[in-house]
Amino acid sequence: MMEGMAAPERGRTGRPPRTSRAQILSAARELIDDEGWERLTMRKLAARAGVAPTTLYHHVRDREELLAALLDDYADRIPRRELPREPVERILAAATVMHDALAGWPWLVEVLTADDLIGDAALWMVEAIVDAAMEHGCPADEAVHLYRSVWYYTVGEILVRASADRKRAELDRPAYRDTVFRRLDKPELPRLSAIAGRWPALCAEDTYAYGLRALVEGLLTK
Amino acid sequence: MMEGMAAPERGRTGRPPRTSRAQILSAARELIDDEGWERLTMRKLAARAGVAPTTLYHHVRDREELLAALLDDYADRIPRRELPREPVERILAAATVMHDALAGWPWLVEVLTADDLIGDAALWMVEAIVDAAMEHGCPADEAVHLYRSVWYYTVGEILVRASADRKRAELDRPAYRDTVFRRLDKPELPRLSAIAGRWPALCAEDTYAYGLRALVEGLLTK
DNA sequence: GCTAGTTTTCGAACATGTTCGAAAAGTCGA
DNA sequence: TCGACTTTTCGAACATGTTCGAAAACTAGC
Repeated sequence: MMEGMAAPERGRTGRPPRTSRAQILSAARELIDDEGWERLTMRKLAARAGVAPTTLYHHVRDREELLAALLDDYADRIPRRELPREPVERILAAATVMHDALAGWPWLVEVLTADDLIGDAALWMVEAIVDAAMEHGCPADEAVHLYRSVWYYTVGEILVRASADRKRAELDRPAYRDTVFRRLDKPELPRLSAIAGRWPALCAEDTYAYGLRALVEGLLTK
Repeated sequence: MMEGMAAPERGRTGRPPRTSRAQILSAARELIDDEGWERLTMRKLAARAGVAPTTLYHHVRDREELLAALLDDYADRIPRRELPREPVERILAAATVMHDALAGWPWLVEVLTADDLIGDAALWMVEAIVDAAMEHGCPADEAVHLYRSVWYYTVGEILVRASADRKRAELDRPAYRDTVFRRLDKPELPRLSAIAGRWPALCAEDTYAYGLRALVEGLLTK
C-alpha cells in the first residue's frame, strides 16, 4: 500500500474512478451559482455529481477544504491589473485588488483560515507587495512584516464587515424569545451614551482605504 | 400572550423554570474549563445543567449566541489597567490590552462577529481609544475611523493566528489522502521560490505591535 | 374546585457533516 | 486463469445543532 502518494499515471491500478476532484469542484461551483454557498450541502453536492455523499470524502478532506479549494481557484482568476510604478501606490493598489476580490465572497468567514496567504494561487499579490516594499528600501524582514500587517488589516476588515452583514440579515429570524428581558439582567451598559454621540454614521466602506494608506505609510516612514 | 418580553417579577405565571440562563452560562463555563470549548456540545451542556437538550433553546438562541454571551462576560472581566497619559501610547496600550485579552480565546474564530465592537462589555476600551484620538486633535469622525482601523487590524491578526494554530494542530489528523497528489495537478506555483528566499522565519507575534504602532501613527499624522 | 391562559420543559424527528468497514472494479504477476 | 493488491465507491451509522408540537406545571379569575 503506497500510503498517501501515487504517481499520477504510473501504472494505475485499482477501481477506476467514476468521478474526479475537478468534477466535484465544478459541480460545487454550479451549485453555489444556483443556490448560494449557504445551501451547499455535501449531500446536494453528491447528488449533483451523481455520486454517494461519502464518496466526496475520498476526493476532498472535508467541507472546509472544499470551500478553500474553491476560493483558491477563484483567487487564481483575479485579473492581474496593471499596478502603478510608484512603490507606495503599488502596495495600496495590490492590497485593494486583494481586498475587493475577497470581499465578494461572503462565506469567507468560514474559509479564510490560511496564515499569511490566501492560497497558493494569489501569490502574485504577495510578491507585488513585498517587492514594492523592498524597492522602497525596506530590508526583507520588514517587508514581510509589512505584508503581514496589510494582510491582517484586510482580513479583519472583510470578516468584520461580512459578519455584520450576516447579522443584519438574521434579524428577521424566527423565535428569538425575550431578547429584551435578557438585556435587562446585565449591569448598566457603561458609558455607552458618552461614545454614542461621537459615533457618526460613517460608511464603514470608507474606513478600509483610509486605514490602509495610513498603515502602509506608517510602516514605510519608520 | 405577551410576545417576547415579560416584566421579570411582575405577577409571574406559567410553569416555574427549572433552570435559568445564568445557570446555563455557568454550566457552560465549567464545561469549557473541563474539556475545552471545542468539546462543548449542546447535549453535554444540557446534561450538565440537568435538563433536556431542547430546553437550552428556550434560554439561548443558538450555540453561537451562547458563545458570544460567554465572550461578552469574559470581556467584562478584563482588568482595567492604568493607561498611559500620552494619547498615542494610550491608544497602543488599550489596543494591546484588547488584543491580548481576546487572543487567549481560540474559539474566537466562531464568535468574533460583532461589527465595530467586541460586545457590550468592553466599551471602555473603545472609549479609551476614541477619547485619546480626539485628545490628540482628531475630529470625531476620524477618531471613529481610527478605532475601526485598529479593530480591523486586531481582529485580523487574532483570527489569522488562531486558524494558523488550528491548522497546525490538525496536521496529525487521520486519513487525509493523497495531499501530495493533489498538489501536483495544480499549475506550477507561480514564482513561489522568488518570494520564499525573502520570507525569513519571522515570529508572527512581533508583527502585531509593529504594525499597530505604524497604523496609529500613520493615522494621526494625516 | 374548575377552567383559561401562560410559561417552561421535553420527546421525536430532521438535516447535515462525517466515520467506518466492507463491497465493487479494476491491474498485475504467477 | 487465478489470486494478491490497490483504488474507488457506497450503505449504515453516529454526533451534533436545531425545529416542532405537545405535555407539564404553575397562576389567576370564576
